[in-house]
Amino acid sequence: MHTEFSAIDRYLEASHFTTDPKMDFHLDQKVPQNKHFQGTEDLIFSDIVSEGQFSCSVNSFMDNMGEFPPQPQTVVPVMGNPQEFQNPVSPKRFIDMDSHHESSDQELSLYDPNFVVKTEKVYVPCSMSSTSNIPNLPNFCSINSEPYVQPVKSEPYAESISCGDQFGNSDIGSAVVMALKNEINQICRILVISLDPRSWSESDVMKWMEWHGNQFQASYGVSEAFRMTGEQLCRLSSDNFKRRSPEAGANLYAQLDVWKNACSLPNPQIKPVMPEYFFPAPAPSDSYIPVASSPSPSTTSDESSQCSSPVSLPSDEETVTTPTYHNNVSSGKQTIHLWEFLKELLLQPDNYSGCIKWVSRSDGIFKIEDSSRVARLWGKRKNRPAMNYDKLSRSIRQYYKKGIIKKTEHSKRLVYQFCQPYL
DNA sequence: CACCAGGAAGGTC
DNA sequence: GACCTTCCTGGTG
Repeated sequence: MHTEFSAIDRYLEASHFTTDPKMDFHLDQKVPQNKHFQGTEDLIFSDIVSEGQFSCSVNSFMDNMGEFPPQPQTVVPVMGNPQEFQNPVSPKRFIDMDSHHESSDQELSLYDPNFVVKTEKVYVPCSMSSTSNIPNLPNFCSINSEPYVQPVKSEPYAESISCGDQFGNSDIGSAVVMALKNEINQICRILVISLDPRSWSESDVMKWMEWHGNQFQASYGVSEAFRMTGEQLCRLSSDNFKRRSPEAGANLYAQLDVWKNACSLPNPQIKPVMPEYFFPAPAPSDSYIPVASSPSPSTTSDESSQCSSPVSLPSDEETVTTPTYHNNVSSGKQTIHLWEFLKELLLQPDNYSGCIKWVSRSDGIFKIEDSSRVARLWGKRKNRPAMNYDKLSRSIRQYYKKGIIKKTEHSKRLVYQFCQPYL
């Protein structure tokens, strides 16, 4: 510990931290699931602290410091009294809400466990309560693009990139796919596990199980029934999951499936223009392979005239179907999932707020205002002229057990909610 | 009547 | 096999 302290001292000195024993605090409270903060006005330390959520000990923070590279960088204890962390020399080296406010109007999501703080063009996922009880997880994060204490296995640390620099405006759908993969990448980095569940060790599997237990506030926790390697886990059938955990097996199986699919997700085409507010999460620089977009055929639409069309957005309801999806890169076939399609519509309020809109963007709650029109649009996209809301809603209900979409806590007609990590 | 929940079978990729 | 699509029964307000 003494040898580590010398590194810590250098580190703290470089970062203008203090070793003031007042830093030795411990918070262990809970914050409501899916708590979100919109903009700087909501993101106040006192709120965060009072809301809890964070379980952080500066002792553990300092324990990890010795493993950091010796060069100066900014380290942010996950939470505490901001005054005690006040940096007299360079206050902006801490979580800088003003900087965030200036650089982005996108929301900060503080939900468990992917609290993402953006400073300038750097996103910082912080460890949260759900990870604090997982061994070897760092209880701090750094505001730069350096690796965590334990770099993610088999996965290069994704550089933080301004999403607004990457996507063409016709690639909203691929952006959604990328955002999903980003979320999973972030969780993997936080859990310090590989993106590919097949390469997980037994302890990796346990971390993932534990994360899901926290994420869904489920009572099942980490079941001994799933004590196995990732490869073995991936070989389990849905029935086997259910047998091992009748209450959570189906959900875990579906979530694992999401993980497995994320590994094989293709790289959306990278083009400039896409506004940042489409992306609540950082874009990984790893493993994405650019592919060419494939425009859908342009046909007339009885509803196209209803749509005002910003230059960068589809001019009618047929062209909303143009983002690049290649679930199979080699074959180049296009597919789109219903939830992705719904997000596309939601991301274009100028065009589609009349038929679908956010009730609470931060919570992922949306309302279908015109069910028949949404169904018609979906039918056009999938070339299913007989599509109606009855069928579309059946497809939505298929998402319940997959943990992609759910009904809101107080079920309301035509109101649904995206689950994590699909927000 | 519109919406909701979920089983079952079938189609497409 | 995943992801719907289609059809269905039954329920709610």
